[in-house]
Amino acid sequence: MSHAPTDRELEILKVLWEIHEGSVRDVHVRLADVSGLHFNTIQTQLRIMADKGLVAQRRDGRTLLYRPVCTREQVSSRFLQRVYDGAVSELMLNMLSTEKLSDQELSELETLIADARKKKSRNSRKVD
Amino acid sequence: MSHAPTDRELEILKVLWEIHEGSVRDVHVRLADVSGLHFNTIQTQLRIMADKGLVAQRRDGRTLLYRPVCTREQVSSRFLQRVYDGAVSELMLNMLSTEKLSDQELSELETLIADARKKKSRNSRKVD
DNA sequence: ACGGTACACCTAACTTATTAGGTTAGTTGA
DNA sequence: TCAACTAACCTAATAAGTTAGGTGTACCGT
Repeated sequence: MSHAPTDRELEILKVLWEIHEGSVRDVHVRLADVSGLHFNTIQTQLRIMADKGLVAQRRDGRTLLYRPVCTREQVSSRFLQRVYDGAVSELMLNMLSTEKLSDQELSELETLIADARKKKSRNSRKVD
Repeated sequence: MSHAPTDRELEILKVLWEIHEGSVRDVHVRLADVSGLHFNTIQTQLRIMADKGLVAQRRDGRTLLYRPVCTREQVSSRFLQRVYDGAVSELMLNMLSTEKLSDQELSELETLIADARKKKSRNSRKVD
């Protein structure tokens, strides 16, 4: 996917990330209450997104099923690159100062990083 | 700024974040080599961005100086909200698995979080 | 069989983003 | 003073995003 998803496309992608695969209807019911968008609007969007390669299309009888090709990781990676030139710690620093994080959330983050370090050292031992 | 910056606007904002304040020329010279954009293109963009409230305008003699109103923190916060519904640890998890981080970077992150926790416990002692 | 429903497909209106040409008017150095 | 430069301002063409109406057809319940 050379194209970055637009705001609306992201909304649709989020649904697909959640349900993994679904019809236009599936996406629409999950979006209609919040967005009030017409069924056909979602349908057109999904077609365009398929053209762009953001989602993949598959037939199941008469209806088309869509699944995400563009992942949340890719979107995040692109964001990190575009806004921070790839500097994770810069992003983290901003998150820590901007978002209100509880002690619990902070220690959760610490655990995540500690785990990542452990995994990394295990791998490097294997590689070296 | 109710509007989210577009890709091109972000490029311009990045320059302004770096130089804090600058004329159209200042932005243009820093973007021309990479993007090949015309001077007037940047000028028009900055005018539009001023209309949107993404940047502020100030006169210095004959030339207009622009400075960012929309911050990198705000852009990041919006991203976190839009893509992760505000879940920092989810974002972090993806960053840790997607981005190639050195041991040094990982321990840097740990330090950042440890500092944030210390600062937080100091504050809560004051508040309570 | 047939009327209602649900879907794909086609089309287009409308909006916003992106880009840069042309015009005018201060500013400056020769 | 005047030619070259530089800037703002005006304008518009093109591209991309967003939205939904219409049409045709398969499917399903009665």
